[in-house]
Amino acid sequence: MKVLIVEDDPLHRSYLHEAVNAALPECDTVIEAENGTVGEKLARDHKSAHIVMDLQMANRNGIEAARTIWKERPETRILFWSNYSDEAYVRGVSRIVPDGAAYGYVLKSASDERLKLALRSIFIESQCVIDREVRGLQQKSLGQTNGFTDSEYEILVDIALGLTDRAIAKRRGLSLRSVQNRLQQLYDKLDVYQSAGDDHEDGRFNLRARAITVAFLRKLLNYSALERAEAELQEWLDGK
Amino acid sequence: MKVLIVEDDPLHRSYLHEAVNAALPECDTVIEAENGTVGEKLARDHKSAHIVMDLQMANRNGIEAARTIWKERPETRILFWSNYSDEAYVRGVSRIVPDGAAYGYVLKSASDERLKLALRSIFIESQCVIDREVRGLQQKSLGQTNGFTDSEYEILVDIALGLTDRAIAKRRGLSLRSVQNRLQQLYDKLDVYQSAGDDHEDGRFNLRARAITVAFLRKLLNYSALERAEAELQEWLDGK
DNA sequence: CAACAAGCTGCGGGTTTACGCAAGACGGCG
DNA sequence: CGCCGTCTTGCGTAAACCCGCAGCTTGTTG
Repeated sequence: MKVLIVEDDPLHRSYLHEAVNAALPECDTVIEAENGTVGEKLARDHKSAHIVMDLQMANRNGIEAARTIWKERPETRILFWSNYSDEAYVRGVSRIVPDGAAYGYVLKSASDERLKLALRSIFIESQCVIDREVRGLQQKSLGQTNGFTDSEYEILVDIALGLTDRAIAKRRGLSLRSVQNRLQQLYDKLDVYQSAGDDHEDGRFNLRARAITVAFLRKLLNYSALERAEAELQEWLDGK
Repeated sequence: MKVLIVEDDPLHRSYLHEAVNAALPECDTVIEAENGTVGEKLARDHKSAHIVMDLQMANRNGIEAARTIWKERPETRILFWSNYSDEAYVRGVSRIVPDGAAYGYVLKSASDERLKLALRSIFIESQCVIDREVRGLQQKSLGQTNGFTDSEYEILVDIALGLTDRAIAKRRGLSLRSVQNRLQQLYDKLDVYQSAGDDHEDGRFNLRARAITVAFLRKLLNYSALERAEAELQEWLDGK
């Protein structure tokens, strides 16, 4: 059995290497990649079936890399090992995981023990292992309670990219008014009014900009999500 | 000599510990803190004069911690050790460093050798050591070329917070029109038009929102900068 | 099938933005 | 002092945004 490690940080990389050796005696080869681009290449060359991947990497982030890898070989098992459990990451991951694929999401703050367990469960038993904390987010975001619909999330991304209402309408195939309806929904859920209204005439916020910031502070958006969205936008613009 | 290490990640923490021991034989005690809050407390209790500090920490980020520490004892020597060289961080740091204080900014990607050199230079020789890459940003941001004025940065933060033009005017003691002038300057420098104009009528952007995103993508803003700005805003709001 | 909730759409109007134009204010500099 | 560049401010306008109201299309449920 071969395992591919994709991780930015040299310290974390060697830690992972050790952890893999300890948890998986049946693993005879461990390969390392120091960023997403190299990771993709090595995965392709070695036809890797077992990958441990960091999410936040400078060169090419984990989600991008995982997407292309899964596109080529959907049965690949990937364990995401991340510092954060931002909703933006969780959403990003669950959007790209192929049907029935075994994968995992473990936080870097987890114990050695938990990491090893996750490694065995995913790579040997083909089970999904999602960190408790991450799991919580997932439920909330899929169940409607306090969570954001896909369409709400979509429009959030669109205004974050800086599109006008009209542009959004065109892009999503909606009328102007519908876009604005969704915006109102979004503002509602993000509680943009509350902080705005409390202080009569002056204290008002620019709802659109405020929504973006609140989303950031709540980790609904983060850098990598923006980056991906921006890339998609450019693609769309080029395709007329 | 005593050294205090403030760092989130256990792996990095122990790496730092070793590096300090190796670089500074004259150091007899090393203390560790795993987040900003604890860091502040330990610094106070031990009257630490030598600190190595991570910038990005979940609980209370390095800039906040450094600020309160420096407020209490401005002659404290702090070496910032960070993964990133976002302009937002660089700006944040240089805003809080007291006159004449010895400090340093080294990237985590730097070699062992460079880290050790920096430790000695700052703690023993009282010299400032700024990573080359960071230095570049600093020059650019202070010199006018391609960089952002303080007033431009200020207004960037304000719209990022979601303030209306009117609110900004009140907060900064300017007229409405002046605020809008600065906004135009900002839009100019951020190149918000270019990407907007290329594609006739539809492709236009919402300048305000677009500016925020572009600033994010260019690392002029990041989470921690937003967080700080938001805290300041709340303070201002409370002070009516 | 009737009833009802949820989402899309057009209309209309009040507010905020973006920005050209032009008149002061302030600070160097020859 | 007079000239010039930078910064501020007011006025005015076209566009974009926020949103209440009301008519339509769906899908769901009793």
